[in-house]
Amino acid sequence: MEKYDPKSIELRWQGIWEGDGAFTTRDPGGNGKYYVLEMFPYPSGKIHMGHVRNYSIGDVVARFFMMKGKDVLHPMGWDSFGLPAENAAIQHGIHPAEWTRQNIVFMRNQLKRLGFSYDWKREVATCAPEYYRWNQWLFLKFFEKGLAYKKRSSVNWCPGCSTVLANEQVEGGLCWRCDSPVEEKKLDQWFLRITDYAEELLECTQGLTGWPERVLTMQRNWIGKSVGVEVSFPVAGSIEAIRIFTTRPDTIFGVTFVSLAPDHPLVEKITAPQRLEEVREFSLRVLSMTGREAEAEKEGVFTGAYCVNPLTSEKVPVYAANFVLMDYGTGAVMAVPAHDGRDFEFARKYNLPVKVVVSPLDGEPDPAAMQAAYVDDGVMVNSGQFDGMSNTEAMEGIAEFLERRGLGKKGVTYRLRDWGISRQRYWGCPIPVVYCEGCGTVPMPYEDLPVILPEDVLLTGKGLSPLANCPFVNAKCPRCGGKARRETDTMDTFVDSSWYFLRYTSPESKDLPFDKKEAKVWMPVDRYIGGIEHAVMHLLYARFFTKAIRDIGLADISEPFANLLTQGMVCKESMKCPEHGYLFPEEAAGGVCRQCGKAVEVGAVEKMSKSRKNIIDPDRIIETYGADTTRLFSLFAAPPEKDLDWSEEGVEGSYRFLGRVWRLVGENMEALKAAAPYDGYPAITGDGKVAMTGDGYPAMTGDGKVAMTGFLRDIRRITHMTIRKVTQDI
RNA sequence: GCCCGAGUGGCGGAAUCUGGUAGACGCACGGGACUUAAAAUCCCGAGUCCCGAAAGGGACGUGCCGGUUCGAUCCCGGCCUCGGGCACCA
Repeated sequence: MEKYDPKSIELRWQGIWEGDGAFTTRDPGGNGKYYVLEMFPYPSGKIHMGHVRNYSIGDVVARFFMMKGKDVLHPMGWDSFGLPAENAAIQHGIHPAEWTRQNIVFMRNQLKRLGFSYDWKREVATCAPEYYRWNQWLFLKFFEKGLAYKKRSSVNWCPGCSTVLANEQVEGGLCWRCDSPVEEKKLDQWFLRITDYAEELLECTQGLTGWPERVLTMQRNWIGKSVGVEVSFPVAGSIEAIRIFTTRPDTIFGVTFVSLAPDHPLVEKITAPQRLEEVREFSLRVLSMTGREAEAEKEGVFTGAYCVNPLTSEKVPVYAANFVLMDYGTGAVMAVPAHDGRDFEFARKYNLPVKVVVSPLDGEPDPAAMQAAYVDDGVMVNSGQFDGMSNTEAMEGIAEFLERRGLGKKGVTYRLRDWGISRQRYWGCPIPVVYCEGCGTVPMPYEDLPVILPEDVLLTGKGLSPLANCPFVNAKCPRCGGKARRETDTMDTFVDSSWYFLRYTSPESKDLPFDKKEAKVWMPVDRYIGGIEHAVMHLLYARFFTKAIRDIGLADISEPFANLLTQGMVCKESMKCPEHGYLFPEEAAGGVCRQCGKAVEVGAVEKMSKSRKNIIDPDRIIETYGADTTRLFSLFAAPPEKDLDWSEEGVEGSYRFLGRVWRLVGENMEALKAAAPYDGYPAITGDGKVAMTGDGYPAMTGDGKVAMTGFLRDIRRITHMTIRKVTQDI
């Protein structure tokens, strides 16, 4: 018998699959469709173990449903715009397009060598004009519907690299590349109005029963809906009024001051002239702080202005305070020190009065002696006609009272902000807009798409958008034919990945981003598999796009992913040499540093990452043990949702297991070849008699058929139990 | 601080949804077979403690405390620990 030789077996079958088009998608027939999708990779250079795990899980699902007779859509592609390509260009002098192309070729071969059941005919790459022209098309549709707009807003600015950074590229207030403190800078930016869909995005989480609860929780928290009341506090001696939002209308009687965000427009208007200098100084100082520093102690300055509590007619001072955020709610808050922790801290610091209006049942606290705000439920006190009510009743009562008098109205506020998609980078999808001297902001006509990203661009990593310095910027206004300047920012790459699952349903579509009929056939994705790190951003954006695309009339689904599986990370202990720092596994063979021979310190088991050098190259494992062992181990070693601890011994165990299967089949090859397909009855031997079963003789059932007994029955039972178990698990 | 999730042998983990022989499978470990020897492979053993020369037998065991039940790793309540997410959100 031949030895188990994974390489020759795998290459032979991979060749046969490819030759037969075994994984080419069929049009769904009577058995129904199944769309299984794994999050497509960024083509960074090589496949890593996280990819192997992700795609092995997906392959199991795909093959399972293929074997059940479903028509399966199982595509793969490349999230191929992004900053690493630009960094490679700057560091190695290779063009981002070429670097990306080479990486895709290499990684595609790696995936093929792993034997995954992808329909490569449907491959997409987001950096291809045939793909990103539809990004631009969707952008124009969004623009028409008012879902895309431009406004001035703050961005993370790194003075060291003189470039804008994404939020993910700011680590602890510092630039991820050069460690410069990140500054806030105001720039004109394009936004997508995701907040229009806040309520629906929240509401629909109820129906996503196939999603992990924690992902839904994270999305709900991110959307952050608050129900409350918007109330106006007129400014004393002025026609202005301060609009505040509160979720605690029951505590309005306890307001002892009002706080404004330092950049609230009213600050300038109402501050007393003699305090103006101090207030401006404070605002400037607070606003120049970065995210991390701003978490410092609560601080504020008195504006010299007073406003009037609409319920009590009391005059209360107005402060500018560092903990009030302009871009949440109305940028102004009423302060109730007795019942809000932040206001309490602030009031104690500046000796402001504390007024109790909700009393615990065991007695009203003394404001002077309180150590902390009382934030729980209780009975209303010092609140006029509402005294004696429970505060939960008063909440509703006061809200209605204010509405009747026209002093306020019930309202809802979300934490979710609109999605800023402008990136001052080269390697991304151009935003299809020009600025005409005469006509202003003009969208490109649909028939002029795509706006092609030019190839001859000088990349230095300095300055604003690289596209601003090349002929690309000069355009003709599509409306008046006059001179115009092209938009030089590109789109956030999350835009690319917000609809790629729709493109897979008809990757050749020439007239629309995707074919409506095909999308109707295949969507939604029945099982979506990827890392938990995308729990909020990508998955929320994709949900938003699906709803917006529905409202454009292109699709009739509201949610893209029926079931979501978030797989755990692949982890391994790190190795550290006292002299040479982190070591790759092969540099620490035998527990000593290969360079200096010092004993290696074994670190904690953590996510595989290049910086800790605790990585395993899938190629090496495939070369040594074969793709099947690599895949088997990454499935077997831990449940899909949980982290997987890498273990070379475990890999060997998987390899031995496959060796045993190979021998078991090989040694019984003759018997297996002779066996007839199983028809549910005991085997008939060559002479036409019923074969002997484990315990001697076959038994007869009531209808005269031969029943299965003993050993045979056990085998059949185990077979069926296994089928049931596998079906349930998958 | 708030919100999720998880705690089972030396290790990764089964069983938990649907309460009914806890510890499947794998790793590591020990013993044996094969071999001149080794590798590879195969077989056997093993939760912990106690009694016994052995065959066997007994007690205790799923983070801790309590509840429901004939019966709880599983259901309920309270705590502890670890992991993750969010965090001045008014």
